[in-house]
Amino acid sequence: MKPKVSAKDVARHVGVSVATVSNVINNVNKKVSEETRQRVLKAIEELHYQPDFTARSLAKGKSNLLGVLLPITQAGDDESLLLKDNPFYAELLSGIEFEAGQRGYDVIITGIRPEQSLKDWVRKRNMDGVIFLGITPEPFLNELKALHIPVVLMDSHPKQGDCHSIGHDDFLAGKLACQYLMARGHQVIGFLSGGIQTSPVNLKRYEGYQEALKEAGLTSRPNLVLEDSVSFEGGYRMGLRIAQEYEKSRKGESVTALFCAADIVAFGAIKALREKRIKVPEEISVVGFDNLKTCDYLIPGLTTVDQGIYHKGVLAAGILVDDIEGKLEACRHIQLPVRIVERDSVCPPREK
Amino acid sequence: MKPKVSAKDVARHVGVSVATVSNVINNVNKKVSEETRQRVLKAIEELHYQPDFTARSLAKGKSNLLGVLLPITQAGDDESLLLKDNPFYAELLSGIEFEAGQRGYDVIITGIRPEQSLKDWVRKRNMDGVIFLGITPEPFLNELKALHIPVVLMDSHPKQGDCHSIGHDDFLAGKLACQYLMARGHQVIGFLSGGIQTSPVNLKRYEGYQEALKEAGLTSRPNLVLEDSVSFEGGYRMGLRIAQEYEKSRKGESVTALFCAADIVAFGAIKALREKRIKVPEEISVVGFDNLKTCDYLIPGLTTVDQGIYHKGVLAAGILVDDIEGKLEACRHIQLPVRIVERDSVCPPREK
DNA sequence: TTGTAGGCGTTATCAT
DNA sequence: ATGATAACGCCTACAA
Repeated sequence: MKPKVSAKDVARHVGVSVATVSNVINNVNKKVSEETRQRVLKAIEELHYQPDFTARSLAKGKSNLLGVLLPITQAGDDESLLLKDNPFYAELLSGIEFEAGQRGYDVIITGIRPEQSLKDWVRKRNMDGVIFLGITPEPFLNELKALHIPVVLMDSHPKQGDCHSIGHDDFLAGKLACQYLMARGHQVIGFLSGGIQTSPVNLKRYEGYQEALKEAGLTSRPNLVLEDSVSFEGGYRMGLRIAQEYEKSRKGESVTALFCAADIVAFGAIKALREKRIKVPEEISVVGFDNLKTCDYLIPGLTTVDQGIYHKGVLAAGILVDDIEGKLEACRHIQLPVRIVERDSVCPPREK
Repeated sequence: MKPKVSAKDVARHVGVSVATVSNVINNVNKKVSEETRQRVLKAIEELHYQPDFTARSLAKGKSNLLGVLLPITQAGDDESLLLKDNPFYAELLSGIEFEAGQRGYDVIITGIRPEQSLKDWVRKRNMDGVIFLGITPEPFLNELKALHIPVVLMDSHPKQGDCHSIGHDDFLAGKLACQYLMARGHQVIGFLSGGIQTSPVNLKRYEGYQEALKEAGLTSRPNLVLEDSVSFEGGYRMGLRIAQEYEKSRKGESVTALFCAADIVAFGAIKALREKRIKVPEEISVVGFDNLKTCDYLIPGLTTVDQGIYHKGVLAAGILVDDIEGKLEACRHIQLPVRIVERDSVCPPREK
């Protein structure tokens, strides 16, 4: 176990002080003569010196660590990261990691666990900033603000206060999806999502969906607006209920299309419909939301609302680092554009 | 920006020395009288004191940080984590995070990027141990060994030397999958995977597949053994080639089943087959490998070889922490059991 | 331009 | 049982 080489070793090797070594590393090129600078650099190379971030963190009060907070499965379960159940988080995390790496930061992840104080997690590692994925519990957020650490909220209500937020115009997106369906002749359109009142994102999408119907002189049917958990299983359960509605409805009055506020929900719903022998898209068309890679895997491919997940992750990390490094004046509230990605889960309605 | 409370503050508040505070925190209950112990604990509570892991790392030479190294997309691409393309890594990472959290460690992730020295990444943060997901580049591995840090290799060749490894008996698994297909009447079975010679895992599965055929008195056809990247796209390309073979083969001699060495490959292959109007499973049955959640999303559901991904992650983190804490005598090489999970992508072959 | 010295928050050693 | 104090490796005034 050879002891790791420290700045002191480098200093001794060159015949200068540790301060000089430190200056070479930090002060881009001020304060140190070009000659000694080169000698120090050479020694660093030769000795394979690598500054210790732990010590540096302590001295500078800056860790170059970005905390990413991931939602976990609802209680009752084994309490694992939702990361494993919804590809959405993996894509996002991937984008975050990429940008963070580019800018010299490391990413550390954890689940948003209720019992444990999140603030402590952030404090004990002196994290420079954190990114919340998914819904952020209000109390945690307040804890964080007290720490005066840059925070980026993904997909939450824009008005969450003095943190950055990045999402999209969910109202518009919901409207867009619904209009897409109507443009293809659908009039009876169901809406499937997670809790509408508990999630501003779902609410906005719901309102957009409602608005689109209204503008077209249509109304939504309460029994076609379903809420359950944002998961495959939730989607499956809702799909089953839709299947029931479909079966018992009369000719010309049945659902012909579904707008699901998350791809993962659409996956579950489609599975349920198909098990009930209802054809997608021939009998019921489906539009999802997210544009996960998985949409391509399904047959038929899922037509959905793209929100550039990966890029969103990149952006989030970028903003966070910008703020950390003092390059930002005020809080940024970004609304990313969305667009419909057409695949094969939508077709014109057919008489029952 | 209130300055964070340190051990010194606690000490002053109680009227003892920092050493005593430290002792209360670390030495379970030795060396400190029960009375002062309680007083210190009370102060910690009142002041919301939280030990600083950064400082602790420096002093103890232990960071309580676990590094997880994730493969990245092949060069040429935007060089992002494979995490975003294959749900496999998300499930694994989720398991790792869970167990790490339970045992008081934090997880820090990064892509295995060629240019950057991995060793430096590990050293600069004083990581206590690392877990490699996917294929591990040999040079990196050697760099790591020189650091004398516990390493867990996932799904690599068991003989990688003095690191822990965790995988399964891929030979048996391959054989199992192939036998499953043969038991349902298939005789002409294709094999789709990533590089067979470049990945011991694929090689073993391939050999198992060969062995099963051989034992049944069958032989594999070279034009049905395909290699491409382990990705949806790779699977898609191979599926296209299989479709070609299928079309040009004569009655009674065509492929009737495929064994894909990864679910993600199976997804791509199925997509290609279906686009070429070949029905799965009626015309070609498919067996995958991994048992990703996504297998359930597809229609038909993908019959596959389950390898308990999440649990594997939990185990990996467990072993790593055990080693870090000196609870392990020697290197552990674990072979997890596998089993077939039946869904709907396999049925008896049908005459063309 | 370079070196000295104090400090970042903890732990560990050794007195008391 | 408790307290001083020296590390840990680095940064940053300030002094030379």
